[in-house]
Formats: sequence, C-alpha cells, structure tokens
Amino acid sequence: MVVKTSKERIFEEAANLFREKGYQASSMRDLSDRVGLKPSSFYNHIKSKEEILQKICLDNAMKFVDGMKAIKKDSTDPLEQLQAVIRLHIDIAIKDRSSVTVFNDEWKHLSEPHLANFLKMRKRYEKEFKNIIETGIKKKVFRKVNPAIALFTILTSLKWIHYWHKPKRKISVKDLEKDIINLLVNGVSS
Amino acid sequence: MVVKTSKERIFEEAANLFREKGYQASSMRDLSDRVGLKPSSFYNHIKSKEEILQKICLDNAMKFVDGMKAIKKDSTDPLEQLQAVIRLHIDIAIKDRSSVTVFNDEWKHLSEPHLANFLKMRKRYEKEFKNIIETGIKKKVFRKVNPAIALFTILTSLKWIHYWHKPKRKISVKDLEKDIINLLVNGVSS
DNA sequence: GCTATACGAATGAACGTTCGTTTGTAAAGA
DNA sequence: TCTTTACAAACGAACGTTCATTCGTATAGC
Repeated sequence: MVVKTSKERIFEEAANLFREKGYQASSMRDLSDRVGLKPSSFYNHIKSKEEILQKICLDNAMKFVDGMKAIKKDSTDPLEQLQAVIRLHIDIAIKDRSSVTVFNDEWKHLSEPHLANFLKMRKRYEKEFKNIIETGIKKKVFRKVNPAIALFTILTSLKWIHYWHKPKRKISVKDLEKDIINLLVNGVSS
Repeated sequence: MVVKTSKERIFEEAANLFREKGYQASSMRDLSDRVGLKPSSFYNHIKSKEEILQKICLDNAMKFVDGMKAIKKDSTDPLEQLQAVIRLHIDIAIKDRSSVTVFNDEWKHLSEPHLANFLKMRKRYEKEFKNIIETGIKKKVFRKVNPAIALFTILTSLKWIHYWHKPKRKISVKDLEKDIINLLVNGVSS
C-alpha cells in the first residue's frame, strides 16, 4: 500500500492534529489544511468528527487488550509478564505516538455509549494488570506492595514516552525498555 | 473568610469544570450554571476565560517551584530530597485535585507569552529534579540509572493520584506516600 | 431622618466569529 | 451509465465577549 487513500490520510492527520491541539481545539478546517481536502469533502469518507476519535480510541484499546492476551498466553511467570507489559506500552507509544496520545488524553470527549465501552475495556485491562501484580506477590516474586497503588504507579509511569521519544535520540528502543524495566522492578536505590 | 467572594467561586468552579470536561469543552455558560451568575456577570470580576486558566496554571507552578526550593534548603541528602519531592507531588494532588489536573493537562491551551513562561518554569523544575537524581548517583545513594529516564518515569508516575484519591478511600495520605516512595525507591521485585 | 450621590455587582440582549455539518452540483472513474 | 469524489455555499448552533442598563447598598450632605 504505497499510496494512501484519502480516508487513511484523514485519520492519520487527525491523530497528529488532536495530539498537538487536543480534540476539542482541533477544527475540521484545521484538519482540512493538513489533509489537502476541503472540510465538506471529509463527509464522503467519514460520518462525523467524533467517528475519528472513536476509531483512534478503539484501535488503541484493542492493541493493549490483544497485547495483554498474548502476554498471558506466552508466560505464567509474573515477573516475565510484568516486563512484557512494560515493553508493550513502550512499543505502542513509539510505534504510533500520535494515536497513543489521543488514546491517553482525549477519550473523555467520547459520547455515549462509546465512552462507557471505552471505560469498560480500560477497567478490564487494569484488572488483568493488577492480577499479574497480585500473583507475583502471592508467589513471592514481588514484595508485599499495595496492588492498586503499584498498578497505577507503573501504568502511569509509562505515559511520558510518546512525548519524549524522538527518532533522533541516541538511545535505542531496546535500551529504553531495559532501563525502564530495571527502574520499575528494582527502584532507584542502590 | 467564611463567605466566598464571587471571584473566588468563579476560579474554584472553573477548576472543577475544566477538570471534568477540559478547558476547551467548558463554556462560560457551563460555568455560569455552577457559579450561579450569568456569563456576562463574570466580566465584572475577570478579564477573560483564559485568565482563569492562566491563574490556575501559574498558581500550581508556583506550588511546585516553592516546594522544590524548600526541599533543597531542608536537606542535602539525595534520598531524603527524592522522598520529599514525591511527598510534595502527592500532597498537592490531594489538597487540590481539580487545580492540579488542569495544571497537568490543560496548560497547552495557554496563549503566548503565558505558554512560553509556563514551559520555562516546568523545564527549570525538571532540571532541579534531575539534579537530585544525578547527585544521588554520584554519591552512590542511587544506582547507575539514566537520569532523564528516571526523572520522567518518577515524575509521570505521580500523575494518577488526583484522579484516584477520594476521601472515602481507607488509606491515609501518610500511608499512600509511604507506599509510593517505597515502590519508586525499591521497586516491586523482592 | 431624609435625600442625593456613587459605585460595585448582576443582567438581558446582542455582537461578530467559529463550529460541525448539509446541500446541490459538477467532474472523474468504473 | 452509474458510482464515487471533490467542492463552494450555506446552515443553525454555540462560542466568548460587549454593551447599556438596573439593582442594591453604603456614604455624604443637609
């Protein structure tokens, strides 16, 4: 697929635009300038502005859900699973930084029932993540930490990568993953 | 000051509204419903909608800058300083969750020159934070981690508290701080 | 004690602008 | 020929803000 369709370019440029200005502050006329189509032409390809947001949010939710499913299938060791989840977040953030930003920050502008669906998926994902931590504690692979606190601290700690990472940075993705895993698993203390 | 002035109520309700819906999606008419004033009446007390955002962002930036200054004055031990910074973030997040959310998420809607000022303050704060980590590594209090990665991981990991913490939660602020510090300093691994 | 003056606070109406979207039409592609 | 795509024009709705005016109250002059 060397040539992108208009529809593909609408979604791609919308993700970039939403990341830079936020969903509400991005107008269809702004988007028009980037795609090279007049605003009225969008509606030959999409149903509404919010459809763009819905697709971006749902696509990314699926990436995380599918990733989690694969991780639970690949391994039963909590430490391995935790490391794999951290890698999952970093990989997604680097592969498509615009989409993941929109997914992180703009989901609140979804209307019902899409908002409720999104939150349900997120809650389910968090529960599976927490389960990894709880199992690790039970198996004494992890220390006795509060699972909810560990869940949110780790989950949230991975939200800066899309904003920080640029191809020109010297560090490779593999090294970045290694450093962050090391930090979250072992802490900063020597 | 048992009775709040109209101006105080505007800023307070605006912070709540901006937190729930975001700055751009919050209209002066929305705010009007909460404050109990007609939109036109606002302009006897404030200059513009953005002035509200500016004050919230600047006030919170000051809280962090002042907090950091006090920490560097109180102690020279990197571990103590790191712990104090983590407590600072948690305390601010719990004391005024609406303002800190707006500070975290809505600063991008500031216009120039306020945006540039805000980013300059944030960068300076990050530099002072990073300095704590670097000093800790030099003094062998911390392991040899990448300072930039540690900075952003720790800084970002503290951004979920305002959203999660509610007074009805069983856990006290002191215990919450202890748990998070323990997690970030020592990691999850046993 | 009464009136006149001043002024902050609140308001309804309206402003110009921007928003997402629809419509009608014409060209291009199958 | 029939469908897809692009566009200019226009739509009603919502936006932040302004304006002239009114209201309520506190002070000053007599």
